[in-house]
Amino acid sequence: MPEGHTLHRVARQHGALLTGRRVRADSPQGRFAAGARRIDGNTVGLVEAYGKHVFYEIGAAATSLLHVHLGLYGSFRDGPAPAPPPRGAVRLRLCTDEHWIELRGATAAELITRPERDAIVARLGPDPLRRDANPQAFVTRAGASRAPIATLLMDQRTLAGVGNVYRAELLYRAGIEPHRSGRDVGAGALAGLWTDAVRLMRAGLRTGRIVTTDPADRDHPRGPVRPEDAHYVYRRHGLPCRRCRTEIRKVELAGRNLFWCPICQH
DNA sequence: TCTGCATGAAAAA
DNA sequence: TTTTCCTGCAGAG
Repeated sequence: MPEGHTLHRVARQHGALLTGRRVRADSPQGRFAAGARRIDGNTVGLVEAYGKHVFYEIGAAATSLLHVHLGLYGSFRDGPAPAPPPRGAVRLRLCTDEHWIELRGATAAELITRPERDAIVARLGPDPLRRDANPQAFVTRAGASRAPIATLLMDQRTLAGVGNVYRAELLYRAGIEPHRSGRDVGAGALAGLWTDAVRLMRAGLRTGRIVTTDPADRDHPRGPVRPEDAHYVYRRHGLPCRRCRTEIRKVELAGRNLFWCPICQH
């Protein structure tokens, strides 16, 4: 589930596997053949996530970078060497003596320059998972907008790394009606959304899954969190709200499904 | 085995 | 606003 926490986990793991090592690269599917040839035989430098983007420094001078964005379908797989024969549409395969990594279905897999990397980052809002994030940039931008807060939370120029699951859950936890404008929500509540995003996404980074419910609100408060207990509203339309038992609603907003409780959020 | 739906975002219209 | 990328999963049969 590629929201920001997934990509930060990828960056952390791939950094551990690749940084300082020479890699062999190929593109069994063929769509990234030229890029793979340029990576092949080079040393990988730092691996970094920003929002839903991952950047890999390539070569000793690190003047070019591999840029990956998984989009909706993209996924990574990895395992200990030797790499298995590629099956299906493997866009890019990176191998060290110890490990292999496969990339499939990504929206973006490209070699870029450092200025191009900086331009991508410059388009993004602050990322709650980065230490260098500036929360005020989010509060200022969202607080000046007439767009619905639900749209702003998914807008990567406003906030980087939040996707459809986190946005629905953040708004429920804050008790905010999703169609209210950013301007109407106001600076205080926006700052609260940021703080909660940091908390939830750090937990996601740690555990690899999105769990937003407090134990008291779960059907099974003890033991491991069951998948059906992990969320308040996301994909729970038609089910009763965990707190007020009102039916959770769903509406399509800007092409994406939005879920909320009409009573708990106002 | 088949069908529909899903975490995202850029390009096209 | 619609289409595209074309994977993985859940549920139906």
